[in-house]
Amino acid sequence: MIPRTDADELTEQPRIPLSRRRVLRAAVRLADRDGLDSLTMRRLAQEVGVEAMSLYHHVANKDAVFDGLVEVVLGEIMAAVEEVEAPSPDEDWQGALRARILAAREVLLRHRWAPRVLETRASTSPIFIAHVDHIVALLRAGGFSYELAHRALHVLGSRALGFTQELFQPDDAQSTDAAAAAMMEQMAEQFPNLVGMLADAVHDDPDGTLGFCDDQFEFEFALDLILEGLERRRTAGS
Amino acid sequence: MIPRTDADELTEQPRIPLSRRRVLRAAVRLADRDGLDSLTMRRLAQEVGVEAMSLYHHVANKDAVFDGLVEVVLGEIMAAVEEVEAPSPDEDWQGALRARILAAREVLLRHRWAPRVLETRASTSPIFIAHVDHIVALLRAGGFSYELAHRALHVLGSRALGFTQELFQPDDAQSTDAAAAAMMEQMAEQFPNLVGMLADAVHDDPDGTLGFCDDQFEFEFALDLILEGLERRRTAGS
DNA sequence: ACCTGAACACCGTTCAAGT
DNA sequence: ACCTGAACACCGTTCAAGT
Repeated sequence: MIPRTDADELTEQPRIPLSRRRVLRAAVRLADRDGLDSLTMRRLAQEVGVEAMSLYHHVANKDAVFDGLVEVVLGEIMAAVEEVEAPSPDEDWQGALRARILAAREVLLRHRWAPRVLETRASTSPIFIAHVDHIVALLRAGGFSYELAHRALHVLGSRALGFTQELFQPDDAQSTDAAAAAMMEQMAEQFPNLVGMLADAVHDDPDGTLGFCDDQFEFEFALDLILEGLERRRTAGS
Repeated sequence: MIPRTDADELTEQPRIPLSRRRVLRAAVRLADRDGLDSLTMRRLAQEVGVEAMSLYHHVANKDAVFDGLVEVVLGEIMAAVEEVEAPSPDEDWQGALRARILAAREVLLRHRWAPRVLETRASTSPIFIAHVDHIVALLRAGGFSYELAHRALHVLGSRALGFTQELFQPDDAQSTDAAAAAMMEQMAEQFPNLVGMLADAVHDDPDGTLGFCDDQFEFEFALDLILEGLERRRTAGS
């Protein structure tokens, strides 16, 4: 082993200390390069130049690594989406939404593993909820009722956001009216559009033991919209 | 241990021998009950009442189990789709396709793990290809050009079929014109509609080094169709 | 405080051995 | 021919020990 002098200690970058941030960036790099299945704790440790067990001082476990991955990707999506030049939604909601969606898609194309990870854990992320809140605001500015904005989210589904069909599956704890109301109040300030939309949906369906969304109804609404659009293309083409 | 008599041997069902079919049915049962992540070779063996290593006499490895799972689910989808009462596509292609898609959806709702498995391996399955071929036939009967039928498959994407956005990503071996032609000839008899559609797509894009489908183009086509449909709903509602 | 090695309970899979 | 136990190379994770 090469002996260290004091001089070394002063000049040499004294090996950046491990951190959650550094672990997550390495995880993204590894997933991008070798795929999600190659992302093991042992290989991740190797990637940051440390023993596997050291990771556990910065992330609780492997699940937390996936959560971090989601955080990173959603952050990139938000950055891309905010940078994009888009028309004002008051004048051209279609152009505004289109630009946002295409920008989000570009990020996902850079991280092919992302949809698989987002699908299972995006919907609880504040960043993701903020993104959806923003889309609802955009649709409202474009003249959508809350109800149609709600439908629109389902139709766009995984396509729009790159993932996750089931946005608001309330878990059991939140499916009681009281809990839902409490949650909504808490979120109202941060996500006014989303909360408005949910309040509207609850209002329309007061015996909402089914939860906010009737999946079958939403599926058929989206399907019919698509079939109708195709029929229009067909008659236009012939 | 209870001694066996010859009488036992005659009356007793002598423990059904293990078979690929029995292994796969157990795999479906296990995935339905405990989720896909609980499907391990060791637990699967336990489910059929055997040691883990015995499975390998009936399936090559775990990957082959997943392939079998896809086979089973696609079989159920085909059965459901064939049973469904639907209008004739010549008279009402929308109704015909709608009925098929909703029938397929019902199967997928019974197997919540299915989309995740289908996404990665459905597109190479003959059953799946036959399903797509049938949809193309239906669209053609409804008056679609091959080109629009092709677009329609992309728009419906995972929604229609319950999964898989990328239907025809040709691997490198098939991306040469010669190989593609050979494959198409081989498939022409079995899947005439699909092959007709692909031939048409190749014809339109003779310098097809990009492969059959331009993902970005298809994505934007679908997105615009959806945005337009939403705009129509919006103006209708106000 | 941060990092580590040994260890544990799990994987998928191979192989030689049993019937 | 079909089934099995021991073994191997991998996992995620715990824990006691190092600095």
